[in-house]
Amino acid sequence: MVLSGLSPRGDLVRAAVLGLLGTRGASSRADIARMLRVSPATVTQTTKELLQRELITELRSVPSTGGRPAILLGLVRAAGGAIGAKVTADHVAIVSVDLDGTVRTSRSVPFDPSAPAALEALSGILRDAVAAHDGHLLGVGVGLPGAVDAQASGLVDAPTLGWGRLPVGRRLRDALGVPVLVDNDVNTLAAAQIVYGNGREHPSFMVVTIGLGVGCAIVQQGSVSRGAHGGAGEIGHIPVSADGPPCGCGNTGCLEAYVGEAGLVATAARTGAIGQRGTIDTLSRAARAGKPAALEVYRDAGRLLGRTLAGVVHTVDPGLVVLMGEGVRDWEFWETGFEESFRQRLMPARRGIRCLVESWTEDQWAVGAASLVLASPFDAAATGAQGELVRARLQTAPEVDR
Amino acid sequence: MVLSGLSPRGDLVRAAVLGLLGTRGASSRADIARMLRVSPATVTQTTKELLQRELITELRSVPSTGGRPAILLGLVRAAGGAIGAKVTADHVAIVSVDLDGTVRTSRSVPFDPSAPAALEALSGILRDAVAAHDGHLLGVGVGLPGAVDAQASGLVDAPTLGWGRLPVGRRLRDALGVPVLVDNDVNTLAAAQIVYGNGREHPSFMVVTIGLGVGCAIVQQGSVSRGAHGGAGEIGHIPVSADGPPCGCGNTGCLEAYVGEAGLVATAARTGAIGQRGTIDTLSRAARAGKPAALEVYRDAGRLLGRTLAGVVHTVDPGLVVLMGEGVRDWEFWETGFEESFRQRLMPARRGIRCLVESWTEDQWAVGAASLVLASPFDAAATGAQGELVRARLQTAPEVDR
DNA sequence: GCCACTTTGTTCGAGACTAAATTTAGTGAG
DNA sequence: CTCACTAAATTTAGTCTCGAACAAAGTGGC
Repeated sequence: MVLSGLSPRGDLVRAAVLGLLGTRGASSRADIARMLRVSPATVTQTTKELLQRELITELRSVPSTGGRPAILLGLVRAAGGAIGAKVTADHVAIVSVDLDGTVRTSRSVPFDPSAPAALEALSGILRDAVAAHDGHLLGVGVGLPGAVDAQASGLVDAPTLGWGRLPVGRRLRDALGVPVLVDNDVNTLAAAQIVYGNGREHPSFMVVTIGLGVGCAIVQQGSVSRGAHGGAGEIGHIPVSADGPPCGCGNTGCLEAYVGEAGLVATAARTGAIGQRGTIDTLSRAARAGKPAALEVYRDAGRLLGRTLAGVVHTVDPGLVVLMGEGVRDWEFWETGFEESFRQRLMPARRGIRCLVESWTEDQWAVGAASLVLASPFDAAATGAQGELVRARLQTAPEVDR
Repeated sequence: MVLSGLSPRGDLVRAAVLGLLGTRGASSRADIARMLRVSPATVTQTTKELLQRELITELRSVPSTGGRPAILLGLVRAAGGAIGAKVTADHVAIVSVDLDGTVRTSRSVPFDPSAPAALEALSGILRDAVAAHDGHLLGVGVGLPGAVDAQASGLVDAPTLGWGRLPVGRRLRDALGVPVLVDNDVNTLAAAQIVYGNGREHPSFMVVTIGLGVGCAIVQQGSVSRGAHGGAGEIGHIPVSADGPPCGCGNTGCLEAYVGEAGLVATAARTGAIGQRGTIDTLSRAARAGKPAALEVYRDAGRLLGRTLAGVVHTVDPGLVVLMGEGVRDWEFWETGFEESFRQRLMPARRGIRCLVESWTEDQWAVGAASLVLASPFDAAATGAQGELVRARLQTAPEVDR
């Protein structure tokens, strides 16, 4: 039993102010106080110090709305950027982003996670990215398809990569010399939503990804819910039928085995929607061409996803569901089946829940990973020691690094 | 976006020390510091004040274990008790408990939630209980089968009671004049587990109840996860089949429709395990008598529950599952089906999760509700203004009330 | 121009908590 | 008995944040 609501805060507010000005742009002191839920007095104190240290500056005043006009505060210079990397079974996608989330560079490097020295290879790839990064680097965020036990250890269980209890966090930290935050890939998307996306209006929501697999991140009260071993949100392995196709996890009848990429393709091949050697792209094109059998594959997948997600919504009670992942590009084909099944299966009280489909770009996974770093100024509890390092770096003068 | 990890703590520690000494019994300052995760300095300060105010006292020293011997601190007198009430569709169960969880009185009053003045009737019942309470009363906890939007408003949605957006919390507060905490009934069981039960060792766990319905409470990092509208944990309405029996929620094929009490009885009647006018007790007796058809009903229910819970475990990643509710009395009959199905459906990484079956007594629901009050000294964030009132009352000298 | 009102931002004092150093009170080895 | 060691408790000198009162800088009605 821990006294919740009581945790060491360090100088969280200082970092949060800088983070807020970076991610949201110029804001008044009163706005900062409201957004961070701290008292105006604290903001005055904090900004006074940051002004003295010339990390922030007073910009123009904004016209009054009936009271004293607000003075906008802004960062003196780019307070820093972050590197984000998404690890997959065959490549690592890397982006370098600014504090406001704009992507500066984006690239992809082949990667074999099953190689004996995979971790060394990953270190190397990231070391290059760190070296190539221009400007003040706050840290590196890494997202991967698996459970990350605790941020402190960065211990990773990722069956699809063939990684079991691999101390990814610690090893990368040792190799890179900058703060490294590691988390489940879907959780990183949620972190991005918290800082830049729908999380700004919704304290509790869910991110659901469709693509190779099916994933989910649960955000409660503004922070990502990780479960006892960092494995929360594994909805891809919810059993949806008594028997069913085999799944990569070793069981049969998992949701993912039906509506994950491989499952879709297998179903499509079986029903003749695509040929025996067809791929997800073949299926997508067939659907786009209006081929009924292909449309039916997606519609069935939508139904099954809808039914299962209804159960997850009942369990978690999110205020919003955000759909992401490669698969949403074909969402129009999932949608009819999904909506029909999802809404119908929800309890009446939940039936009105909003489902938002985000447009998807290739580097979104990596941007999410970078958001892990950019979100850490706002989340003292979750990010642990590495987050503290990020917060410390946020306050060091950028020019020192240049 | 809120600065998590930063919340007003008020005078949390003082109340938490009193709460800890009440719920755990005498402890040394060092123990208190470790358990509450505050610094020893704080405990020294806090206890000094509480000693001066004669709320606590130094008991004996315990033998040294190689260092300075610890001095046990204890409450000077019973710091107070709480009243817990569980509201059901036909009665209200009420207990009065001491700070250490011992039940002092326990009774049950008929109640009709669908009556026009149901809330007034409930107020009256509780007013009587408050009047009858002997000693210092910290507050009243109320558990009911439904979603409680926010502790602040105490706005209740409880379809099985026929209550929709009913301001139970506010109305009871106005009527009773003592702090009133309202929550979902399963959440109250979780609160009890946090303070007295398995939550002491597990920061993240799940309580699953079987009985009239099927419920679930999710505890993450030591506090109950309530979702966006206080409706988290409604696993009874997870759809488990494409069609299926109708459920009270209006849908068909909900888990509860199969393994809730009514579902079990209906299945049993259909398969001939019991007669057409049989009840859950008939079924239970038939199983106890070894009647194969009855055993099969339970086994099937266990299988379905196991399969569904596997999905919930994948979603939530709890460190432990605690099974409670009236239904666990017959758990021996569920067990074979459950274990087989649950373990098999779990991902290999989760397969080792512990499932604990708590023994069940009739007043446990009400004791849970009372725990809501007794847990509030430890949980600043969740309990809001009412929790603050409880903490304040904890520090007022009991004799003033007598 | 004056006054009521609104909103922003500041000052000040106080409270809660902490880290670090220190004191206290024991154990156990020689 | 003395000395090294350990763990508990305390003291000290802070840091962080807040509430409350107040000052500042506008709007809008008259």
